[in-house]
Parts: sequence; C-alpha cells; structure tokens
Amino acid sequence: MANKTQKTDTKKRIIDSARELFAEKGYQQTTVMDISKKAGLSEAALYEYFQGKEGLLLTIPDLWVSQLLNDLNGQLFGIKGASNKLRKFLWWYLHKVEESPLDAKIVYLFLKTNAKFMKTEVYSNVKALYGHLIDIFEEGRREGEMKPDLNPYFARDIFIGTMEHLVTRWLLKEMSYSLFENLEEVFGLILDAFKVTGEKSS
Amino acid sequence: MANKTQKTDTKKRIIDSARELFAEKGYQQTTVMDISKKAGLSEAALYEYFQGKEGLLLTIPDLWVSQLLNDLNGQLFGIKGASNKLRKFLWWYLHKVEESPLDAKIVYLFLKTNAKFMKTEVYSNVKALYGHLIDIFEEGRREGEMKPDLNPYFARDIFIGTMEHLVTRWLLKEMSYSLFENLEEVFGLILDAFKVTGEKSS
DNA sequence: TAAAAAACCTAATGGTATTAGGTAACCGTC
DNA sequence: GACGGTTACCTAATACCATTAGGTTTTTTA
Repeated sequence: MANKTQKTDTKKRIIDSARELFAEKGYQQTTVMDISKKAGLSEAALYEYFQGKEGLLLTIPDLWVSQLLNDLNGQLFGIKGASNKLRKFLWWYLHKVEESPLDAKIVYLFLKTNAKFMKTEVYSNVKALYGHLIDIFEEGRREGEMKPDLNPYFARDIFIGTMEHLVTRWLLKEMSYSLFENLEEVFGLILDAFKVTGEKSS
Repeated sequence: MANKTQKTDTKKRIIDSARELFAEKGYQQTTVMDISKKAGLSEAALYEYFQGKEGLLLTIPDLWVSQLLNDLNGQLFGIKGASNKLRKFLWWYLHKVEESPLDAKIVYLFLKTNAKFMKTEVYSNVKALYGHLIDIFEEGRREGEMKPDLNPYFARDIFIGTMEHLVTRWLLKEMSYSLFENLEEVFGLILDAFKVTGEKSS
C-alpha cells in the first residue's frame, strides 16, 4: 500500500513539476533536469515513470480533460432548451479553463501543435466533449428553437472556433484579464447565427 | 550585382529549404543539418545568414504575410457593402492559405505558439490584416446593414475565430480536402450574427 | 595583380535527452 | 530475522544537435 501510494505520489510530483515548468517557460525551454530537480529526483529516475519529455507532455493534461468529460453530463442535465445548454456549456468551459490555466495552456499552446496530438487520449476526449454540441444543436433544431436547416457541424465550428479564439488570446496575453468580460455580449451575437430569425414578413 | 543576387539567392535557398522541412517534419524534428544540407551549404555557413534555427522560423513567413497585407487593400477596393467585403475577405484569405499552405502551416502551428511570436513582424502584420475587419464592421453598422449596436471587436472575434478554426483543422488534417467545401453555408450562418435581424414585429 | 572582403568550410564546444549499469532500501517468505 | 528478489533510485556514460572558433577559398575592388 505504502508502496502504491509512494509510487503514485512520485508520479504526481513529476507531473505537477512538469506542468508548472512547461506552462511557465514553454516546452522547449524546460529541460528534463529542471523537471527532475523540481520533483526531487534524478533525471534517470524520471524515465522509470515516463517515456521521456514528450511522453510527459502528452500525459499531463490527461486527467484534466477526462475529468472535464465526466463533469459535463452533470452540468447539462436538467437544463431546458438548446440556447440555455449552449450558454451553460460556454460558461462552464471557460470557468474550467480559468480554474486550471496551466493545463489549458499546455493543451492549447503546446499539445495541439504536436504531431502526435491526434493520436492522444486527450484528443479523443476533446472530440467527445465537443460532440455534445452536435446533440445540442440538433435538439435546438428539433424543438424549433434554432433554424430548421441549421447544420449542427457548421454551428459547432462557429461556436468552438470563437470559444477557442477567446481562450487562446487569453492565454497568450498571460491571463491578464477575465475570460468573462463581455462574454454575455459575444454569446448573444453568436446565438443569432443559430436561432430562428425574427418573424419572416411573408 | 552578381554579389547581391548571389547572396539573396543563397538566403532564399535556405528559407525555402527550411520552410519545406519545417512544414513536413515539424520544427523540432528538423535539424539545422537537414536544412543546410538541403540548401547545399555547411551548417556554419547558414549562421552567416540567420541568427539560428529559431530566427529562421521567425523569418520564414515574413514575406508571405507582408505580401498579404499589401494585397488586401486592392482586393477590398470597389466592393460595396460590409457583407460583400466580409465575404471577399474570407474567400480571399482562404485562397491565399490554399495557395501557400507551407507558410500557413508554419504560422498557425509553429509560430503562433512561440514565445517570441508577439514581438514579431508577422504578428503586427497579422494584426493589421485583421484590423481591416473592424473598419468593415463599423461601416456595416453605419450604413444600417448590420446591427446598430454591433461591437466590431466582438464581431471580429467571431469571424476570425471561426476562420482560424477552419484553417487549423484543415492543416491538422493534412490539407486533405478543400477549404471551400461548405464555406458558403458557414458564412451564411456567421453573417446572421452581425446583420440586422428580420423585421421586428413591434 | 594584390589587398581586402565575402562566402564558405572543417572541427571544436557545450548543452541536453536518453540509456547503461549499478546500489541501497524494502518486502514477502521460510 | 536472514535472504532472494523486487522496487526505487542513483551516477556516469552516450549520442545527438545547435552554435561557435578559426581558418581557407573565392570574389571584389583599387
């Protein structure tokens, strides 16, 4: 038991150290020695736990993203209407990003551009996360809340594109403001792209 | 004369080699020796022309982006109405991306996440490029084509966010389809976020 | 045509990811 | 409670790669 916990403790210590260093100095600029020193081990010991520097990068956000996916269902449960669900999705996700900016930074700035990203657990979890949006748009269309001919995939592209744009800029600007500034207004605009337009005059 | 052209020729050869290798194998995976070999020089000679590997990365898209900026004015000139200008902007930009996918890949996947990006010539040129959108949205509001209370900065976020999302996915999927597939439909949706809504029933 | 400059080279240098090979503590078992 | 094996870790190579030192060849210029 002490065995198991000891081992997972060390593993966690390595991940935490790497997360902070990657987010602070960037992936390329942090050395394996930086990480192992911060975690209180030798470089060689680190290789007992991870495949290497890149493997570590690919592993760091695993937990965060899978927790996101687990959390999402509960968040949307009981909310009525596609617009309300969309709003909840946006507010919930940005809240999660503000809550774990280091993980977000690693995903958005270092992982997404990694050649191996698309073969990652994180990638498939993010895809699943965004897949919920398809359901939401389809529901909206079915219930008459959204345009009858709305293509849910195109709607998702607009929603996700805007959301990720906001997050990426926030990260690049060193998280120096709140992600929720003006969010209501931007959301209001986006919604008009999806909702049924005002009474047709015909 | 032969001097000048010889020198710029070599410089161009280095840039072209690096562009292809970066785009093909990624920034980290290509070595300075790869680049210099492809350009037909020794590694040391390359350092006569560039500050190093990173300097090279930062330099590659300079020309492309500054040409984009020059081209844009002529493209929008003579087009009437904000919606038409927006459409032109989108089609024009995606056409440029399809025309120079290697430069686009370097900008979107490797440069944007580089710590020094925001101090780059490329960054300020991209900002200038996107600045045109602000004018377009303001014009649209002024002329009554767009919502009277439309905030042009939020509108730009939606437009750019969506556009960059489309481009990034296309790059990550190895440019295996046309960027113009379904573009008309996506554009139609976005426009509804900006335009005056259908006749109010009041 | 000879001095100066430009363009380029080979051979270090220094840093960093990764691996080899070993040691010391711990753990279950007799 | 000693011992064979396993775990967790270490020091010291190794190998690769960006960058630099110091020189040679080619071109330009006076």
